[in-house]
Amino acid sequence: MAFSYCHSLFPPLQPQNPKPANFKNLKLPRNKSSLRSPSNLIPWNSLITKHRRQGSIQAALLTFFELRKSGIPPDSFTLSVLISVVQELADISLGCQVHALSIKFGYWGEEFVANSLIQMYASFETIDNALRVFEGMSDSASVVSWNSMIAEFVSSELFSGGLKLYGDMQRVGVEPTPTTLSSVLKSCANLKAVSEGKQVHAQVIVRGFVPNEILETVLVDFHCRCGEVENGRLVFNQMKNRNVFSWNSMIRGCSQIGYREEALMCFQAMRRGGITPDKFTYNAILAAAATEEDNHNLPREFRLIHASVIKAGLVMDRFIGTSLIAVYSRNHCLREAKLAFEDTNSTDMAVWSSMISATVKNREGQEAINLFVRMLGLRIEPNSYIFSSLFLACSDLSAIEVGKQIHGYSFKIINSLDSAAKNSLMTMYSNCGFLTEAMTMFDSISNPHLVSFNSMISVLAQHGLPNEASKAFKDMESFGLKPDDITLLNLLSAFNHAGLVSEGLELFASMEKMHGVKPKYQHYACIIDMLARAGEIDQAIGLINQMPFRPEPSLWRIVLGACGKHQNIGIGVQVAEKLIELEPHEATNYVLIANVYARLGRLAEAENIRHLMRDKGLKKEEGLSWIEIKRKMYKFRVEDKSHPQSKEIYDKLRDLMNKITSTGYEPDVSFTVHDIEEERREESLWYHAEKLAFAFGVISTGEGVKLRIMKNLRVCGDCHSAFKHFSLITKREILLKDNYRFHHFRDGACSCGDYW
DNA sequence: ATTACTGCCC
Repeated sequence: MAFSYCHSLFPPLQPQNPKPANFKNLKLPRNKSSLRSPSNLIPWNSLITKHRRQGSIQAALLTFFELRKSGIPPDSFTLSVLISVVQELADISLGCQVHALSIKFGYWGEEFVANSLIQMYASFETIDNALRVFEGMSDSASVVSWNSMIAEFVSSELFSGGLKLYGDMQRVGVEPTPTTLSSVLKSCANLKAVSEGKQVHAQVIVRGFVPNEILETVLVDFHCRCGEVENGRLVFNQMKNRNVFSWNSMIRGCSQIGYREEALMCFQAMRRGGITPDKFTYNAILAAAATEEDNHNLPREFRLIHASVIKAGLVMDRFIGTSLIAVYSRNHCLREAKLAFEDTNSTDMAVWSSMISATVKNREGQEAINLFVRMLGLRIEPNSYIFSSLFLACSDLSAIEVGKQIHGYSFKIINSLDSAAKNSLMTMYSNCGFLTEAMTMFDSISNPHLVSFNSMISVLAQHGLPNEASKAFKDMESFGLKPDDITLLNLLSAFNHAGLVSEGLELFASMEKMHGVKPKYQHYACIIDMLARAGEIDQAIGLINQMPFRPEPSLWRIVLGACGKHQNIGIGVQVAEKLIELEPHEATNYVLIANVYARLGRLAEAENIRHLMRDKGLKKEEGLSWIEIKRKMYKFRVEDKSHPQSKEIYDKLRDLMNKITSTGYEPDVSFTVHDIEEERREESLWYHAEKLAFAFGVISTGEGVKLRIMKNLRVCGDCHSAFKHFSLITKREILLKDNYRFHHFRDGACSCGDYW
């Protein structure tokens, strides 16, 4: 708005030789009749001031130009008003010119002129200039100058600089005002400088500055932000008058540390007290809701609050919008989050960023990419945070081609991605089977943090590289970083995947002593998985019974799976009974026990279990495989014939199967479905989804090209064996990602060493 | 005849 004002003020510039606006080439209007020409300065100053007070910035400036033409030199009164006029125009080059005028007429160190200049430069967000003026003031600096300067440090988030300035102010003997102390307290709150802030609190009392609504509000905020809500509450309770600011601070304070009920009670008390909540209030109260994690039944009161937000006409507010998105998203209500998002109708990057991140967290990667495309269509510039979310979306979708495209695009938009985005890229490349690229990405992080190392160790664990994971762990320690629970979990999982039982047990036993991390449920689950898969089923069950957590059914399922692998029917049946009692409607439990029987050749019993399952109307999760060819993802089911090239795919697959049969592949019928006739059993193995995906990959790419295949369930033993042979006869590397780990097939062998 | 400093959201 200020700029359009400038345009009406200044004559059009010469098109060939545009010059910046300045005082010299101004053409003034001719109707001077309205402007008298007083011969002494005071009436001029009064007139300029009057115009400014009335909001007539243009008239104020014009009057000043008239004064210059009259030849009367301006004084400090003129200049201080003029500076505040220019400040409102928000034109930095005009600002520099009035600064120059102040120097020219010798008033640059005068208190009022300098104060105005500091204020002006502060409003232009050029703190260096403000500081230069301030430093030039020497003795003329008043408490207003100090306050302006300290406030400017605080609003530039240079909190310790603000505190330092306050110290200087005390040293030169300038007495603080309530304004000073509120800025100082804000610094303390941000720096979590508890004892300094408390000293200031004492000053507030000693100097008799209370009651003062602003100062008390800052005090509430200070105590809450330093984690001492009770102290904040104390200040709040002693306040004579509470306005919307003070209530907001109190509600915010409660919600920030998860006092959800307290926050709600404040909210209600506030409304009872006749104070209308504003957008800050709603935001604070929604933040309280957002802190609740995994609350599948979003409390009714928050739907009511959303209703109030709509009624108050605040749905378009970007802060409210992001809060609503966060609340719904965390509670797995993505549909509602999307509605709140559409209600904002916003082009604000942060709003889009929250929505994209919400979709990714709810595992709707494709939707995240759709949103991104829509966002680009609106010419909203993505930031590093959005890119990070998108990389995770691609990781989740295993969509490497799209991921690379977005990675490439990010170079065009952003100079360098932050380390969070690089961590996401690492995960993406790894998850899509590009281990080398993931490691390169790690190396490109100039100052890797804990999260970067954690991601790297997790990547190495998933790819079955325990030695490399241990090395990364040691590198991390030599970087001076202390491992957290995630680091240790990832390292345990590296040992688990590789079957390094004694290393795993050793690390598990030393977690608390060596690294000060108490094993959590996940650590126990990892070790139990490791023991069970290694055949130490009794030991695994022993640990389940003695761990300080209640085992989830999924833990028993791990044991049951291991019983199948190690053909332990005795424990298998016991565990299956327990599981079916706990979760009578979970199909996997029936499938697992049926597999235990099948592996032992007890096909009739296996069949009975499957019938039982079918009678209950339960269906096992369908096995699916994906392969990405030329930026398109192709999905296959078992015996899938939906692909247009289906005939070619089946021909190729039959050809491949016949070839590997002659190189020593033997079908393992224990992996077949058991309700089909004996003679069809072998053949049904041929058309498992991952084999179809592989055959499609072979006919769709050139010779020797590495193929990457994804699967939603764990790879079956027969496919694992077939893929080893495939890698040999097609001379291709094959990467198969199942829901547990990566298998790199090459020259007839798999990276997992057949241990998975 | 003059300037101006403070509180609550992603």
